Amino acid sequence: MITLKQLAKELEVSISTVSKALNDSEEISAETIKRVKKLAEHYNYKPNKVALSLKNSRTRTIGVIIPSILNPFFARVLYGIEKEASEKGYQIITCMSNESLQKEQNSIQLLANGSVDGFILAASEETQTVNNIDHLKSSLNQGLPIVMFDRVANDIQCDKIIIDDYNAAYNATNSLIAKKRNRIALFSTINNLSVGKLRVNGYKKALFDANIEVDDSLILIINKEVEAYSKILQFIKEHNINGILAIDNSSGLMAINIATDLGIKVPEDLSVIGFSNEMLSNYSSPNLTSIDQNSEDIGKMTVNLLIDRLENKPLDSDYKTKIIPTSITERGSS
Amino acid sequence: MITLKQLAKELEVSISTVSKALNDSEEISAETIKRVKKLAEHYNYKPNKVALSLKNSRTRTIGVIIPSILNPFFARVLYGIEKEASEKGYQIITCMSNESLQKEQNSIQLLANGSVDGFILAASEETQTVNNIDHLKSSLNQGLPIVMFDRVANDIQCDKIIIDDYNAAYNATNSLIAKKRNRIALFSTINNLSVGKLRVNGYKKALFDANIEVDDSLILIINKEVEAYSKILQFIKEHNINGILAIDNSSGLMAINIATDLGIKVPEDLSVIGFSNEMLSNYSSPNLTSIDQNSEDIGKMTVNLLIDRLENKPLDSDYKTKIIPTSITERGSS
DNA sequence: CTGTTAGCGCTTTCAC
DNA sequence: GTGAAAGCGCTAACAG
Repeated sequence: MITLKQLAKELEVSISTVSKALNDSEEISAETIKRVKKLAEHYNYKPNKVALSLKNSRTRTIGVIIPSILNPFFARVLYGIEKEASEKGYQIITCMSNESLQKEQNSIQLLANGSVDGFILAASEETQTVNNIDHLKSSLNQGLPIVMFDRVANDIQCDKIIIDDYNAAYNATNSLIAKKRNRIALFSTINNLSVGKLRVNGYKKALFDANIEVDDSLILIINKEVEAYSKILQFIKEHNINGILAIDNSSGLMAINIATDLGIKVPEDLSVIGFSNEMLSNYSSPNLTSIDQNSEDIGKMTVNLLIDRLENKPLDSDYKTKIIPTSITERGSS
Repeated sequence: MITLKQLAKELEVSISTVSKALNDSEEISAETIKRVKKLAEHYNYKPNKVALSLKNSRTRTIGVIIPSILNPFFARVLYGIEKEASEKGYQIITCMSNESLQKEQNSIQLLANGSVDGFILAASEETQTVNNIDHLKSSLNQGLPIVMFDRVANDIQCDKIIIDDYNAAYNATNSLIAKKRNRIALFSTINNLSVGKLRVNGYKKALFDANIEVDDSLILIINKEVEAYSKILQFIKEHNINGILAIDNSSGLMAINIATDLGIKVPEDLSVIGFSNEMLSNYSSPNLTSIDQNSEDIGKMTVNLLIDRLENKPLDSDYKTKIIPTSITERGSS
């Protein structure tokens, strides 16, 4: 990499003159500016980012910590994050916690040494179950702001973005009820997560409001994703249901396939609604009616919230929790 | 962030003493080392990464540039990259080209200013169609090594990792032929890509070797992904086929759903094989038989190749192109 | 055993 | 209009 020093030497001027010239300083003559810029162009000079970061104590880099990139929801959020960050002149360093608290702590530790200006984070499953957020607090104490999304922690003061999980499930359940479904099962692979619990509550409330008894035997909690297929198969065989609300990203799709295989007509005999994104929803037949989580927008918003905090607002003023409304996209399975 | 300077001041010793003590230098007395470490611990001191990077002219950061994170293949490769990099003490900065040459060039430019030590890259579609790789060459000239994967360029000297696309398609076609399929269609949404072309050639060769006439009307090229569904539907309606080789990540799944909807029995009347990964392959009924691209391993290998280049090998010695063999995982659709 | 100094690449204040 | 010098945080060669 070419440096100011080298340019200065070749031009036989001082380093500071070169620096000023490249920054169009008033102090430098038009003539010199021209000479300097010409040579800089010739060598394709770019200011060293690391030196700038050191000088300015800011990296224009955001640390993004997500549980897994294999989850399509997080993939799409990351897509939005990268897009928006890139447009705003920020880079992202991505870490995956793989649902491990330890890895999440490590990542924060590792990046909180000047590598990044702040974090965007969705908590790992373990973080939520053991409810340990000391590492997040410590980051905030060091002056590194955090924006949490989706899997947020309650007892921490920072900006947050979540979808309206409770009402999303409430409305979805209602839409099943409106279609004369009265034996509505709930499938979940995410019962450990904050969002999972909210969605279950929304489901129960909708049933309650419609005077349908909440039958706990219709709630299928799947702890290991590998067991999902067989558990769903067994459940559908054994229970007389006419509606399913699948509150995670994948069990709805499985349910459609399994039901179809069993000769159950979807949506005639069984309506299915899932939480998912367009991409996956179209990979079933019929396509999965689903609750749109606005993943890409969430990503963009986290970036803007963080940049706003970094560039304008002090670290202790008016933290916001933004709740994104959701909508149901009918696609044939309900 | 606490600095050496602050520690030194509080301990009333010099900065270099603190630095040496923390690095367990022989020069420093055990007593002092203890004092220093204790205070460092107390303040949770971490050496400033940016300062270290500047000092050492290396960032331990890898720039990863992929076409899109929404493509499950790239998502999984990225997963492997992050895992391996993190284990080896490297961070990754992720950029998405979104299939645009311009964005790819920008990303390289932007990171080739000291932000990263090298690149892992899969070329954008546009990069491959217009075959413009000046930006890659320029990166190499600046001393920044590149490891390319999947979508590689021929006319560039760097390490590369690809799967054996030609033989993968050849073998898959053969496996269809072995199942008495003689009217085998090929579906592709990736005809502009190097890998797409190789796969088509493998398919044709297998037919040729089996004395089956290559019928170009059985090759369905889909240019816009949004049209995939309707084009596949129309194609299956209009053509009398008993086998499908889908050479991209999604059309195989669509084909299964569409065929099933049309009352065609899979795999009895129609065998389908796709290129895909486990995750998506299980979202259809029957599950999609597919060619495993070893995505996660590819990611890990790119990292190791790059680190090897960064830490051991000079930039001009023996570039390798590693070809990963593939295997077919039978899942019911063939 | 501890401290001073220089330098990584850059910006910026202050002299000239 | 140009240059010298300081400083961001760190390490390491060299002095003492």
